[in-house]
Amino acid sequence: MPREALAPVVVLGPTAVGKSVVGVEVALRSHGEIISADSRSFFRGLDIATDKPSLVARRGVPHHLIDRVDLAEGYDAMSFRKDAARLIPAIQGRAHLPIIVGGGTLYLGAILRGIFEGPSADEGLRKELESRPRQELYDRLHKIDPEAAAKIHPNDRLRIVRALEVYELTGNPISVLQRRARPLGYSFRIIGLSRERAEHRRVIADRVDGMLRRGLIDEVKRLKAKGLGPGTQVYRTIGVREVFSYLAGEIGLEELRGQIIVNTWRLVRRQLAWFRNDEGVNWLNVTGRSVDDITDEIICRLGV
RNA sequence: GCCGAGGUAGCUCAGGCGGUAGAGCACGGCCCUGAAAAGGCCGGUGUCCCCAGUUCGAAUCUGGGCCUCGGCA
Repeated sequence: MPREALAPVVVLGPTAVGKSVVGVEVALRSHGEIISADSRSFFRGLDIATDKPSLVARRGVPHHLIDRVDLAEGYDAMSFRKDAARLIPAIQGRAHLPIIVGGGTLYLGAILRGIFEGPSADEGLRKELESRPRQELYDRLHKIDPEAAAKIHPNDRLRIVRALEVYELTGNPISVLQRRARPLGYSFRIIGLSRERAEHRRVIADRVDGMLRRGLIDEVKRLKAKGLGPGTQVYRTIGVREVFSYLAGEIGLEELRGQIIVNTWRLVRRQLAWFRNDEGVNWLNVTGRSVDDITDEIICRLGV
């Protein structure tokens, strides 16, 4: 098979647009293997909250990076990039097509836009920095890296802390390191799935109802029993925080459902805003179309 | 039926001793380089329940009506 035919495919799009199902179908028809780029499916034990495709739904197609790490562990964009850099040639080596499927913006960004070489998160340092007043942190950043300070809003504590962390650990301003970031060296063929808003909202409501029916609350209870709470990476997952608040008696069942739906929708909007900036995305409106129909068109566009 | 409270943004409500309104959330847009399903920034939203009166001017004052929620019957 010619190497060009195995150039990795990316299927991206907002949450609940149908990427997983379509990804499997495309893989079945093209000898593909899937690399998940879903920022929460990396974690073992978070199945319902992330709407992880079941083994049945995977239909025998290999799904890499799903359940990659334990709930209590961390995973980040650079880890993903390294995993992808290792998996893509391995899959191609089997004469299979690598298909990256997901909507994790920073994770996709790490391979499509690039990410700089630098230190990973240093919890101790972050804690220390976070205890300082915001203005002080911003002033310090302004002194050591005016370029980064100009880009980061004074209220964006997260990014200010990250920039200071990088400087503390490397002695280099983050803005200098960021300039060296490069995409992974493949000619990715990027398909973006989109859906009209009214339908998308209905799908999200159905999906949330399904999660609650399948035992979202119990799943989060198990997670809580393991001592995973605020401050952990998985806690920052839509559906987890809301159930914690429900279990604490702060909100009722109806409010729980409503909040998860609203927060999912806000995520969708942020994902769309991010992806809109990506050049080279081949957008496909899937509103009202069947999986087969969508897959036909993708296969046709890819010529695989 | 009587008494009380109230009807202001999609929702919850603030304000208003007369000069046509506001907060949070929702909603929309934007930013994003090792936390990203996270974090941050910006922006609309309106017969101020209806009708009449007073007034240069009423969402605000007065009267009537309608509706909602309590309490008493």
